[in-house]
Amino acid sequence: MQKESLKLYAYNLIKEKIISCEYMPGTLLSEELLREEFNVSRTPIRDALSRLEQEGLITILPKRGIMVSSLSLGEMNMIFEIRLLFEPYAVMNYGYTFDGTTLLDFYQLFHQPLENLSNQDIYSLDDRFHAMIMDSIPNTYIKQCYSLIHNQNLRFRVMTGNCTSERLIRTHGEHLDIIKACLKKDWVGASDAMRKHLLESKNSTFELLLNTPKIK
Amino acid sequence: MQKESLKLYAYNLIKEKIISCEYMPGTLLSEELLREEFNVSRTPIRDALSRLEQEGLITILPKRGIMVSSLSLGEMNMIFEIRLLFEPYAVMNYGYTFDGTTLLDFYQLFHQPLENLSNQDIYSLDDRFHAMIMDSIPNTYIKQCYSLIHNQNLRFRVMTGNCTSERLIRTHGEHLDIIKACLKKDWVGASDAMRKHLLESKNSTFELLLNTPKIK
DNA sequence: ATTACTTCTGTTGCATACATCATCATGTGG
DNA sequence: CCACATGATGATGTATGCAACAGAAGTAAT
Repeated sequence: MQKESLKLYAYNLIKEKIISCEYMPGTLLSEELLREEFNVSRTPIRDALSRLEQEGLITILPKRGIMVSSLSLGEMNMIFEIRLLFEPYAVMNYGYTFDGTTLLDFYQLFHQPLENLSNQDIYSLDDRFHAMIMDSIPNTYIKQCYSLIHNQNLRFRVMTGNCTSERLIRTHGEHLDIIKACLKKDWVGASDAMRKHLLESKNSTFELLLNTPKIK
Repeated sequence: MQKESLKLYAYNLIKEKIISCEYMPGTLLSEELLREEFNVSRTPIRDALSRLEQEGLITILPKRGIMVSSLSLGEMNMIFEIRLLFEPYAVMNYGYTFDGTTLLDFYQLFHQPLENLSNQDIYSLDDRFHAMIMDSIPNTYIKQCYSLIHNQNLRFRVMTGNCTSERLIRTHGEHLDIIKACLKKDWVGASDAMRKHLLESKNSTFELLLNTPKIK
């Protein structure tokens, strides 16, 4: 295996800690602090920070420090705007590339009773489903953009905690609607189902957010 | 005025030279070469390169050098896919925020006879028109993504040279169609006109590209 | 001629010292 | 008491030296 460069190592670790909210939104960091935490010099840290800044996960305040980007309702609005733009588009235009076996697998998985699944399982399943759909788009620029908002979405999820179980049940149902349309190769229907799913998801997410005092 | 940091200085200059194709697609650069050219140390250069790599304008080949990203037909396909996704969306959803005076100004400008304008003027006008439309989208992630493909588009334009004057005339006409629909606040019509314009533009661009041997 | 090995050169990766600047506490003169 | 200068502190910005590595070129044995 190729030895991983320190700058990549630092980049991945810092990113992970931001996404997992170990570094909470709004926290002030410093190169020195990170240097000690990872036992490397400032150089690879700086490299990592430069990239993270461009991804919007941090803001470098010249001569003052490094701020972990905060989360806001406006941010979440932008996330859903992009998901509503990209995901129905993916289903509509690249649905034909979905693998039939994979679709059937998902069909089974979303039929499992919720009690069999931990919250972690549910989110992981949800993620894999949406990832499969976005992976069908070959356009690397779209992928890159989606990856940015996906990171932010993960941070929101950590901050807001879990959905209600009613919402989880409905989510599975909406996913099944999308899959059923895909199996029938009804891409217009599948795309519409996706749009509906995202709108429902958006509503319930905002309900959750409005009860999360730290995010306004 | 705030003194510009060297890393920003280096970033802007290198970026400009890549976009203007002074550094041609596929060229191999090195930190040392750039260091000499700008009379700064490697540190700000490295910072700039790290950001440019993430923007996709260069690829850092570890221990070998820095390659200016090449251009390909696939790249151009991705550019138009995104423009076709974003620009009609902008007109449809944010057209209502367009400034009426600005629209009328554009209306006048696109009525000028072509002979009054240099190629530079024409491209600048075209750019400003599309920029106005994209600026109406408040979503910063969409803006960022669009900016990436816009940079690539500029590089293509430099490499392929100018359109035919028939195409330029038709371009102005298509722009006028969009503007007229906007003035009538017919956002569906304007969005359709935009889509048609981009498809026409795509066709003529690909004709041009197929006659540009360096890009395949 | 081919192969394997060695050496050499150019490149980035990394660590570190120093410069510069923003901020805040402190002290001083009015 | 306040306005303001001043210095301490801590942060990033920048320069630079050395290490590590990839690839090219040369060399010797087969």
